[in-house]
Amino acid sequence: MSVRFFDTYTRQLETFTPQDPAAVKLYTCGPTVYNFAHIGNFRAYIFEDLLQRHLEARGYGVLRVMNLTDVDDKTIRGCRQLGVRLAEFTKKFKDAFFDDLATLRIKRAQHFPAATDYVEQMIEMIRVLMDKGVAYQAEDKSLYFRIGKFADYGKLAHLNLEELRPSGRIQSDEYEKESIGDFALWKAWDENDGDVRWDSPWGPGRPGWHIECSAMATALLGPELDIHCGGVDNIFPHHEAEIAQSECVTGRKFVRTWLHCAHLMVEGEKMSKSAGNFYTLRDLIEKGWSGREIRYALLTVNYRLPLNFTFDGLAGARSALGRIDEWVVRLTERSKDASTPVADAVDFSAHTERFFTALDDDLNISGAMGQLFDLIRESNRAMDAGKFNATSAAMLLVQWERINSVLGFERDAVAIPAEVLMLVEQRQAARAAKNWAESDRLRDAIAELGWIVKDTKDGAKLTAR
RNA sequence: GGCGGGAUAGCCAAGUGGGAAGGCCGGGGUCUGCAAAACCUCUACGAGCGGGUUCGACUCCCGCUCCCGCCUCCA
Repeated sequence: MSVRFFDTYTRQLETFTPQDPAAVKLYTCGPTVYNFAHIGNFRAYIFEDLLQRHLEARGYGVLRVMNLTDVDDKTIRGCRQLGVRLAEFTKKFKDAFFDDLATLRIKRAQHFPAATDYVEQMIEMIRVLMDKGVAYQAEDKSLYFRIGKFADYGKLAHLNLEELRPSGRIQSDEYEKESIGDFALWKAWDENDGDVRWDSPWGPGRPGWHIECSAMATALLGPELDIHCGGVDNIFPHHEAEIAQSECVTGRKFVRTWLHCAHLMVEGEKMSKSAGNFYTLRDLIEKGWSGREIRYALLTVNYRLPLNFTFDGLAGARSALGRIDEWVVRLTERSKDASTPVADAVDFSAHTERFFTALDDDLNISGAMGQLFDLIRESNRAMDAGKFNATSAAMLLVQWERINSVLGFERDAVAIPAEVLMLVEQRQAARAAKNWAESDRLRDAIAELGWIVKDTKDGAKLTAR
């Protein structure tokens, strides 16, 4: 069974063949740390998390790098407005970003290089580009990449550069460049940059955005990456520029497979601050949604399709997760129940295999989730029918762990307070005595402590509200 | 204007040239002191519109409508 991905460069499904299956080189464009990341950003990071987890489930070792852009126009503007040093300003948002990753159960990359720690490597790459004549210094002292020197420029985005329609935002301020499409490698210092500056052979300044990723990717992963991901908006010009810079320096193919995820919409509209539908992860947590509910909502739509993020969808995520939770609890109990028949072991491993086979097909998460819910319904049915013994349940739990290693949907472990347990015990006694009034009073008291008690065939069960 | 993606039930959404997955919501049932939960079960004679190819089209082809994205530093 082979894994296939839709490669942005070829626009085709391609069989995945990494250079070294034990160390798949995965580079994912990370955040610019000038603000709290929003759910659109996290859609991309969750897609990349699914990618990493599925590759690992399929036996690959993944070496992942996610960069942090901690110097650019926005971070400089932000720190200048607050009158603090750049590093101090970005530290806050770096920390917040890592907290958010944990909230969403996104696995950590092996490396989170910050741009400001790799300026030396960027300067070195630029020097090579200057030596080769593919970069030049313009009148404004900034250095630019000469796109006319790189024949493949535009091939990732499938753009015909001759036919580009000039858009409004590139008209002014760019007259120093030889060609309108040339992009900045090094931005000469000006007074708006304050004390944010590095020395270079070409004068003080700071690196351009694109060269960051080229430098950090090649420094940490070598000249040739197996997979490079990002949002679709990064295809052009960012990733196009990365290819041009990297390949001109190394002479090697930069990336074997390009994967890009589509944007998300909110309630059917483009997310924007002006439309009032702009949410950071923190905004949603404040509204009472959990990290795993948000994870579910962002994960369960194929990464290449626009995702319509809605509060109905979040509610649906909550219900679906609750159903999975109940199933896991039921399986766990059944696995410990020695009284179940031994003869009728039921094997659901075919469902599990289909779950992974679906993901092999360009991370078809919808198909995979369909398999999971088929598995849940059919095993519930088997348990209802009394056909499902402890051994079968234990086997199925092992399969669930495999599935969940990719999904990351397990319930948070919550400790039940002793006070609640005590009330539940009192209530059990009241119920045994058929003292329903007292039983109902205790149920209310438990509810006030934040727990819902449910009387099932197997006794009282508690759920955090 | 160029390039690309899309339209499947109230909402989200998959696969497939021949019986339209799955989830949420909703209806019914089982269980139950009550409640809640859970579980089971039902819910698209039809796939944006119009043609065509075919024994057969949601799927392939053509045209149309609408939506979304990118076209020079946004995940």
